Amino acid sequence: MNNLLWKVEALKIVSHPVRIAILEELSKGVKCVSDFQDFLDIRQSNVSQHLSAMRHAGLIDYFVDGRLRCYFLKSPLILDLLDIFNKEYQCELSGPECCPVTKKGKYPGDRNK
Amino acid sequence: MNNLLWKVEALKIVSHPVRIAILEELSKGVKCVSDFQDFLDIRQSNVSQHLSAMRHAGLIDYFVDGRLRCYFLKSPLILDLLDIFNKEYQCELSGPECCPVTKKGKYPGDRNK
DNA sequence: TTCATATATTCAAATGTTAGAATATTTGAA
DNA sequence: TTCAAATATTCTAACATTTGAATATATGAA
Repeated sequence: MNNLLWKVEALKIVSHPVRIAILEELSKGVKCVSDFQDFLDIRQSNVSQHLSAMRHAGLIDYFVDGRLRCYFLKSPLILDLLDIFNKEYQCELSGPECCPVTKKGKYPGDRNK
Repeated sequence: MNNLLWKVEALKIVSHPVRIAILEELSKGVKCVSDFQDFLDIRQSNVSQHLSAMRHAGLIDYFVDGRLRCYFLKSPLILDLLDIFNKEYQCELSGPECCPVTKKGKYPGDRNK
């Protein structure tokens, strides 16, 4: 659960507006498939496809309740990802100091961007 | 810089093992292109392609120093993402309570997974 | 038992991503 | 001025993702 490739895979799955919306909803509580259709403007089969992909990636899971499938968040990684989506990023990182040392050597030349 | 789609785009770009490796290195300091080739087993043109993609997404930038391009991290979002990659995720999230309420109603039926 | 509801699966077309090969550009040094 | 080093760009084949359409499955109710 902690190797790099697993996380890359998780990120890739999450990198989709619809799936972010689904996960955001799930972070508020359990939802069944048709609940999502209320606020996602996509077909039912597509909702299922997205849910299925995220479930196979281990990000979410469901339990069966009557004819409903009640989905819930499973991976704690998702909460940290959603934090990023809810965070305000104001400014850029400060650039490097003048004349940084790279493997190739130190370059005192002009720092002309 | 804070809308959903921009972040989705950033995530998508980052969801690649090589790019994660590049960003991880950049988080330690400025690097020029050939520095990356020392630990990435891919061709030079491909390194450039990855760097270019991340630069166009606003994640990194460079300054010119002689014939080198010294790359550095630009988006603070990357630091938070790298934190996720360096964090240990042990257990799964606790499942939902019994009989959750979804839009469709409350289902007291068996919770058979 | 049939039926409708809730959801999943399969298929295929459209579209996007990846990485190698070849080539171009830029710059400092000789 | 040429040359080599450092890096970027373009093109393209292979591959992956996305979504709609159609269809399948499972379950509770009548």
